[in-house]
Amino acid sequence: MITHAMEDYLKTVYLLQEGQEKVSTSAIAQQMEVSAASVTGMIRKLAAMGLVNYTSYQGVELTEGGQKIAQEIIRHHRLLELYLVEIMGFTWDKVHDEADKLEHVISEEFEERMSEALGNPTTDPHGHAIPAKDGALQEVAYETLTEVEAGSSATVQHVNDNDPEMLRYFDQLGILPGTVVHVVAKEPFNGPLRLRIDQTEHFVGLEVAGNVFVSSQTI
Amino acid sequence: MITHAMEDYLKTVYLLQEGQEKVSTSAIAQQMEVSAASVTGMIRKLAAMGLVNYTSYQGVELTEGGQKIAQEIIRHHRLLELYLVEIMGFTWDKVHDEADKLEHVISEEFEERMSEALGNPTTDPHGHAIPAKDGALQEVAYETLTEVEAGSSATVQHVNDNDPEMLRYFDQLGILPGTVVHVVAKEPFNGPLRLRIDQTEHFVGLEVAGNVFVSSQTI
DNA sequence: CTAAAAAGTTAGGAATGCCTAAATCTAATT
DNA sequence: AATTAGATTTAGGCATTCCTAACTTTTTAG
Repeated sequence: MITHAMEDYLKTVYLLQEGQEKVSTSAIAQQMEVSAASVTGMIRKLAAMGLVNYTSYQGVELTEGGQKIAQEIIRHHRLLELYLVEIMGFTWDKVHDEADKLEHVISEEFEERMSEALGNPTTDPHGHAIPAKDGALQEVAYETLTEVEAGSSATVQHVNDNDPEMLRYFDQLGILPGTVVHVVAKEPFNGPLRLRIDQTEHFVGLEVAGNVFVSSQTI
Repeated sequence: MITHAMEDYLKTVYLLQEGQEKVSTSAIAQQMEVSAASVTGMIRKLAAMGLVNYTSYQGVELTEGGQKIAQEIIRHHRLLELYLVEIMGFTWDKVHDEADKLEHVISEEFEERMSEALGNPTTDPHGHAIPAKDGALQEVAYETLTEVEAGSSATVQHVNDNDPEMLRYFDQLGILPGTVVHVVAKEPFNGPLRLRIDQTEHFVGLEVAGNVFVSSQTI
């Protein structure tokens, strides 16, 4: 039987796995805010169930079965976020926490009815791809705003969704998926970025800029 | 900290308390499909938290604090049922189980947005009253169809919502809140009731009839 | 008014999921 | 190759929520 905690671990491994093939115990522990010991214990259990491949000290990797469950949960999460914003009128800073709780609980029918009501969407309010039913999630590894060269522009593809306060700040700045941002300059010694968004200039710290994922080619 | 299990116990005690003042351990155990021993254990914990009054062997009763939590959960449940039917297009036989899972998880904001979307409704799809926010639930103790005398009519007020199959049967019969049912006759030896609903006659067993709550006066 | 039946409680145990502290392994540096 | 810092695992515990089995109290019936 798959518990909610197991689903959370699978989801986390899936999202951390983007790019790399193996995920470390401590990366999972940090992401989930639990102790490394707890991660080891749970990963062993998931390995016994055939949902992850795991060798002591060597990191974790989802099996096909584990991937399928992770995708399902991520689909739930992102559909919920969009539903909460588009249909129920939530602001985008509140939907992550609500979706984190609901994602483990809704039925397949609930998932389908949300998807229909939204016209079978493919991205959530923060710009993340919504995996198709039983379909793989292919999220491109975009660069962050900190990596864009001064003097060039970039289009926002997605933003990190787990800090409500930062999302409200993005709203103020006008940063949301699709926005074109021009990096005017980078202040020295890890100083702020000088950005032009919609004719207005803003000075934005690196922590914030690191949570904005962009494609350099202005599409 | 209030757990989901505690919320379930409080809800069950609240609903069983209708009419009587004290609720027995075994009534709770039967309703929740757990052992009587489990009920004793949990009730002692709830008593220690000041959510129920309890004396060994004498039954349980909610305190004001316990009532408040129970009402909140029941409000969640019934708003969810109505939302699932009216806004999401679920059939009424599926919504009880879905609401049972969601009721513990949704935020206050979710509750409010549902209520608004539904125009602050006062009854759920099965005819049960939706408690107002921080307001008491005053459910009248209606009689069941088995208690109606042969030859008289009654208006359906609410039906039991926890058996999906029975709900589909009610649908077939045309029994839903507001329906006027005429009891043509009662067959002897606990035999079926002969009902006329919308010009059609049906023979309905006592188990089903016992789950239909009616008011005799045709309102 | 006692004895049996029914209802309720206590005791002990299992599974889940988390923790801290101690032990062990890996990898980097000398 | 040995040391050491950091990462990881193991061991032992705690809280939650359920269970069965044994025991106690209340109710009912002769």
